[in-house]
Amino acid sequence: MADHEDRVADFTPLEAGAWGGLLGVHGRLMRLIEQDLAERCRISHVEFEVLLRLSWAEGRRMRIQDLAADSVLTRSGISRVVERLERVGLVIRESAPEDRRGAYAILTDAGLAMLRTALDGHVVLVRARFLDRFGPDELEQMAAWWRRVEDPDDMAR
Amino acid sequence: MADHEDRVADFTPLEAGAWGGLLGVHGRLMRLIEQDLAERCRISHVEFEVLLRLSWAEGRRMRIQDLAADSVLTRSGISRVVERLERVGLVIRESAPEDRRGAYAILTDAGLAMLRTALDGHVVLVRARFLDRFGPDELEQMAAWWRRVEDPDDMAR
DNA sequence: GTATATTAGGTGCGGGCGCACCTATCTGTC
DNA sequence: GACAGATAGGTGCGCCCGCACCTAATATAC
Repeated sequence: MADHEDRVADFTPLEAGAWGGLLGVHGRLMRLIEQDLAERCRISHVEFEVLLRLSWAEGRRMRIQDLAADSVLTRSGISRVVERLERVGLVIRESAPEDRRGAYAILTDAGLAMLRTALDGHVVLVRARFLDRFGPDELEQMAAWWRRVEDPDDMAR
Repeated sequence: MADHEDRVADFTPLEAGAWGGLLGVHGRLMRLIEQDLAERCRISHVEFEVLLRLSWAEGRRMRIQDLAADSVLTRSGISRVVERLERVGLVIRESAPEDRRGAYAILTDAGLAMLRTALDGHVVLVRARFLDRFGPDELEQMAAWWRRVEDPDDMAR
């Protein structure tokens, strides 16, 4: 005996639905996204994200450390991503004049063109598989929830 | 010239808040979770998940393919996870009598004990960093949203 | 000034995992 | 029965990335 009642502490069904659902949705979407970007553009999602953030930046350039902050990768990971992107001509590296330890990653015209192609299909995919399932009010609600998670002080509802 | 207006097609701010927030929250939480499980139990999150699902299963055993389905890993990945868990005595492998191609991964008593330790702290962490920021009604709403994403036919609100 | 601590970026090493492929087995057709 | 195709699980190869560490440069203390 002592075979049943071997249960372990666990999430409640409510918690499991919310947390497990997040994990599941993220996993499935990321798999689709990686596959899509690889097929259409031969780049990974982290590479895509670096290109995108460079396109947003003033002068289409960012310091490596700033790319690493708020990325899923560490500085060493970003360093290698930039190296790969440079090898195929989508970005170039330039030493920073104001701090000669540092370096900029700069989006090339080829990189911008590639990003446009990548982003077009990417937006279609993410909308079809995720965003279009929600109304504007719901998207706003969701964004507010994420902000609540990010900011520990924002516990007030 | 032709320097500005080099913008690319992109998500709306509303969409970026919802989709980017999901990516950010997932990334940050996963980093914390991986770190926590590694420090306290020397296991990764995928290893933890395999132990957890085995503990749920009838007879604390599952086929490798069933573990792979609804996992973030492929069959080969699961195969290696089970190999690692077997090497440290948390699971054992057993050939399936009803289909001699197949194999079961079976949670050992040591595996169950480890899972209890891992899960206790894990639940505390996920609640503190995520679940406790929402009320029961909100958790229910969130779970419903994830179901809506998973099921393409469930587009009706 | 010099000495020390900190920081930016890069790299050798090791581990994890997907892809393609292998073997063994099961299933279906004849 | 024989045989083709599908399926379960495992594995060699290659890629990716975190960790620890390195070098060069900057910031701080004295």
